Amino acid sequence: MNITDVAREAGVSIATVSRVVNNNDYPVRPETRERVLDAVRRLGFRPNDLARGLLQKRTRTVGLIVPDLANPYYPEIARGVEDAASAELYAVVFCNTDRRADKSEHYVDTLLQKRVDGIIIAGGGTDFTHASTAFAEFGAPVVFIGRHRAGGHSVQIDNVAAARGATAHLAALGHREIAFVTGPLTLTSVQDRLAGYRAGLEAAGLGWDDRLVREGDFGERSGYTATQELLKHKPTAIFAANDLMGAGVLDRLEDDGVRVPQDVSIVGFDNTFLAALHHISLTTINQPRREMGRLALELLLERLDGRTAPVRRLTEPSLVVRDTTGPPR
Amino acid sequence: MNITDVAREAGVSIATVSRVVNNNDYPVRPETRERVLDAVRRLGFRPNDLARGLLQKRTRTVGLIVPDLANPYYPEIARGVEDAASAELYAVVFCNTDRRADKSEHYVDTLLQKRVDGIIIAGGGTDFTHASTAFAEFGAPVVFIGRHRAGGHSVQIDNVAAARGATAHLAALGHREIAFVTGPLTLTSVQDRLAGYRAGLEAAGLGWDDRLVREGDFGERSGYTATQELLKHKPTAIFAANDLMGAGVLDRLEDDGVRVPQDVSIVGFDNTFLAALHHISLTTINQPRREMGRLALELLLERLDGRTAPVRRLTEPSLVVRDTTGPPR
DNA sequence: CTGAAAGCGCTTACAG
DNA sequence: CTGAAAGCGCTTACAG
Repeated sequence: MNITDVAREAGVSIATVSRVVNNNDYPVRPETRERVLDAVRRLGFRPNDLARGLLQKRTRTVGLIVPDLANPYYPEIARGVEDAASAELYAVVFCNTDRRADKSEHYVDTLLQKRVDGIIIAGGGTDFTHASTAFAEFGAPVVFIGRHRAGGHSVQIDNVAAARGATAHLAALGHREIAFVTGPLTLTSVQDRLAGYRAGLEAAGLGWDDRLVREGDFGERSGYTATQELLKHKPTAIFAANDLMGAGVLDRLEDDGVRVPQDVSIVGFDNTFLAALHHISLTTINQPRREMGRLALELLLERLDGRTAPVRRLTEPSLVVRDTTGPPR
Repeated sequence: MNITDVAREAGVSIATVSRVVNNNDYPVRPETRERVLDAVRRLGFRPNDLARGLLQKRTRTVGLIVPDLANPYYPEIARGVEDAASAELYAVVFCNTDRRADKSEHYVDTLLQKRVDGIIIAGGGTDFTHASTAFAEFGAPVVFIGRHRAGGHSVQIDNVAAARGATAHLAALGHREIAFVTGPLTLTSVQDRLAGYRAGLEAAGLGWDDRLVREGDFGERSGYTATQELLKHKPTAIFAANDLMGAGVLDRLEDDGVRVPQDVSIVGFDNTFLAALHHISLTTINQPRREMGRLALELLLERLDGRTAPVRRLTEPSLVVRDTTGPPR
């Protein structure tokens, strides 16, 4: 069942069917249009997007590459991308790399062969210069979320401002011994958060203390173990570079009988699902992830036709105060 | 840059290029093959899947429709589908319906126009007979996850056995007043869980007590409010039809100073991310969601060519005992 | 082993 | 306002 069948059924040429189905401003006599629409309905005709894409050189499809959709950080981003895409009549193909180079390359190949109109790459940790070059050759734009890469478009929050804000919040409550559990220091976003933490300390007239900084790996367990060591140096507040580690910090404190926030305050980062759980109720930094996904998709579509200089869009972080922060004793 | 360019570069016909690129067992002289592969590399040629799909009548793409990827139940399913798909060189287009009929229809249209080879629909609550018929017309299979629908392929856990097992676990610990917070009773999976709960009570020689059963909506809040009422009837254990409500139950008990599991035990359902959090550490029923996604994709691919009777695949639930269950006082 | 040619299902100048 | 025809980039009988 194709356009030829519809044309025969309606007694017109396939050109006319095409014009009616595409519903552009091309002039078609009202009666003819009706006849075609009737045939379309009777036959349940749906134009083949493959044929269309072949001709028009665009597929109304974009790729979304994430490290791992099962990580609670990514689903909101995916939703944002997908929401915006479907509003623009685009479809989204998604891919999980598990941060493995071989998988990334496999997906880049797949997406390229499918001639997606562009791709969005969320999350850091893997090298995507390969992808950027390959897509550039095809004239398809690439937008990164949560990382900035020289020469690429990107959407991310202002990590420096966010971490500065979290630190300032704690300082304003009266804390002077503020510890920080970082994420993997190879990530630019983590480096930025560390810089923001440092800036926050300075702004509050507090000194930097190496012993109060521990590198984590974004896993709950690493927040737990980092806290074990940090407790030796008696911080009154612990800032974790993501919520999951924040939950680990909370765990360790409760296991030790340290009350939160009376004895020690905690601030997380991301405002994922888990921070909002009544049981954890973690004060945290909100990253508008759905918004970021949406922005990335829009940025992508704007770049579809036209080589433009790299655009870097910063979104606004905001502090969400819940039950894990209060003044020190 | 297309197959013609490669053919010119290698000094052969496009037919030969096609044969080499597709690397099937069609005989090509080794030197010729080399010459073509060189040209492919030099030019960075990637065959256009649109043209291929148009000819071969298959796109190596499947659709995945979920209510809401941001709901922690779905990402694992999505990963399972995607993992299996990429292993089979398939791509996955994903769609969120928010359980809205208009969105569902929009996606069904989109996927049909893209000529996906089949679709997987996860989650209940919306009517998809429309989709089933439309896809049937195109000869594309549909597989449901987590719901059984007369006439469709499906993958789900044995909800009856799962709920029976949870109830048996509590009864074995010595509980005799076991309450149940259901999900929306319109869902067949919830009806099955209720049946399993009833069967579990009977098997343990316990009677049914209407006052110990409350309908929830799968939200954390509804677990909280249901518990408020249930407490009047002094249950020693509360079984919730999903983890999120289980967390709500836990909340309410803690707010009332009821100790878990010393005073009241709790069992959740799904074994989502949140049940594993150290803080919640909820005894729950594991649904092998990633496995279910994988199974669904495989079931789909097996049905690609060939109308077969509906296949219903049941996966094995398992009890994950954590810290919210123990003997009654 | 290799190539010329038809054709997948559309869109879009071009002609009328 | 309508249609005939070319062409998007491939695969695949068919012929040699």
